[in-house]
Amino acid sequence: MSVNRRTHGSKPRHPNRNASSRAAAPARRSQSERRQHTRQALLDAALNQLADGISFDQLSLRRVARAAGVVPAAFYRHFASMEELALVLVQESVRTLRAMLREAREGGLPPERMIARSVEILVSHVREHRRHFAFIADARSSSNMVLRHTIRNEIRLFASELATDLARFPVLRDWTTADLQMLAGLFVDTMIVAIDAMLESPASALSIAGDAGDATSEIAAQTEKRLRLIALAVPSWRSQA
Amino acid sequence: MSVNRRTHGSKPRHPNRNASSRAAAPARRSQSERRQHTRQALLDAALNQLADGISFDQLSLRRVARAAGVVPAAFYRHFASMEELALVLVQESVRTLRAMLREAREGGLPPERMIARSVEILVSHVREHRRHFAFIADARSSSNMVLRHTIRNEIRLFASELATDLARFPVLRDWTTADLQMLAGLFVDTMIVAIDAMLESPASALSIAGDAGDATSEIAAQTEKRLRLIALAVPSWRSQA
DNA sequence: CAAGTTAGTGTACGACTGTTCACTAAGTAT
DNA sequence: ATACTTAGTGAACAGTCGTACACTAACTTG
Repeated sequence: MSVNRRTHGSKPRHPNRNASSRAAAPARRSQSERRQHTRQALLDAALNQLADGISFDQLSLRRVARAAGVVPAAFYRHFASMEELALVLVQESVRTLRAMLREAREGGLPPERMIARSVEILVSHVREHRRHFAFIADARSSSNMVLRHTIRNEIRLFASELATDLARFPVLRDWTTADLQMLAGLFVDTMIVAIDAMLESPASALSIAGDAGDATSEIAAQTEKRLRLIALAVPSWRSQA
Repeated sequence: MSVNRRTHGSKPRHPNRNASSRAAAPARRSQSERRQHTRQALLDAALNQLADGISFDQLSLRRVARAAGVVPAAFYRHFASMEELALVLVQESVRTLRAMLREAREGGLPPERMIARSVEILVSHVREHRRHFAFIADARSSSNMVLRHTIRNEIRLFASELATDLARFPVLRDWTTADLQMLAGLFVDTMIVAIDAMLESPASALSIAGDAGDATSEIAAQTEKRLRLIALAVPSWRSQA
């Protein structure tokens, strides 16, 4: 029924080499190199858009393709859907999260400097991997259920890991597992609130070594207070029911 | 330049009287009654869609109009944009929030039953005004900046109100204002986490008076624990820097 | 070198969006 | 009864979206 379309004249074949987010010209590359290059360009493009305040919900396949300097149809050579791309980003971002936990765990162990140190680590990680945190924060309330549940689950897992770390502290030796989970959950949620707040101020690039005026250090101070308050309650906790 | 369009034959003028969310047939009403009726239908339609898991970002003007049983253009007779409609919903929802705070404040005053009571009030309010809370939760991370900042500001205000309430407690008599704000903020954010969690389980209508199995009561228990832990820290808090 | 595979292209489609416009029926005021 | 006002209509617009398709240049394999 359908006629032959595209009788195909003699227009230039590859006219658009003006993509903004691609790196240097690809030149001649092996096919698999070429493949991985655009794949990464798509992931990067998505991550950058996300960091620029565009939520995942309004981030369309076409936008990503455009930002990666590629035609929409080419997207499908790498991902079946935006959801699939997002799930890759989840793994990538979760790795950042775990690295943060590891750094906090392995650092020196002054007993009460611990909280201040943790907040410092949080702040520096958000600063250095802003795109990952922005993605996580955004994906938490995405309208894509698979994505949302996946990320929430990863956060639950993260809290669980923290709980087992906490179990090693002498003060927490005989807490029940449920109570430890509760404590870890409270810590994690408090930090998520902090992350959200930090991401709210767009640039954050104007901190001059010190912590003057900067909105981020304000948030850091507030968060440290909160965590210190919570920690203060630990010795007097009785499980009760 | 533009020709006269719509030569206008003789088709039936008002053919679609099959809207689902409109109440009984409007019949003959005064013009202002009619106006307010559809206005409310638009607000209700939006609120219902929101409660059905459609985020504000994907909630289009056309969807709202359709659900309200009205043609898209009619929307503009009542709101200049979806943002304007949303801001009306903010006010409406904030009223629910204040009512909740009032109820918690005015209730009887057993000194340590207070937290349990507050959580009860929270749960019952979320159950009874689910749509408002769903809207607030959603609007907090909307991509519309005006809406997002408005709602975040209202929440900050809410926390501030709670702080002045807390100031009346003898234990908190000589806390600094900043510390009170910190404490109130921690309480409020903990409750927001609880609200998010409650809204995650879709129905919640199947609670059988008691608190068996129900996901909501699980969340309530967890939240109560968190708040109790925080409260426990209060007596030993020293401001420090 | 020849044949095969494949990453990326260009075009088209149907669906949905916000916004505009001329219009009309019905309620209101004179 | 007349003229005025207005809530709601229906059609059209320009734009974006996801997806499908035939195609080709370039790399890879034999």
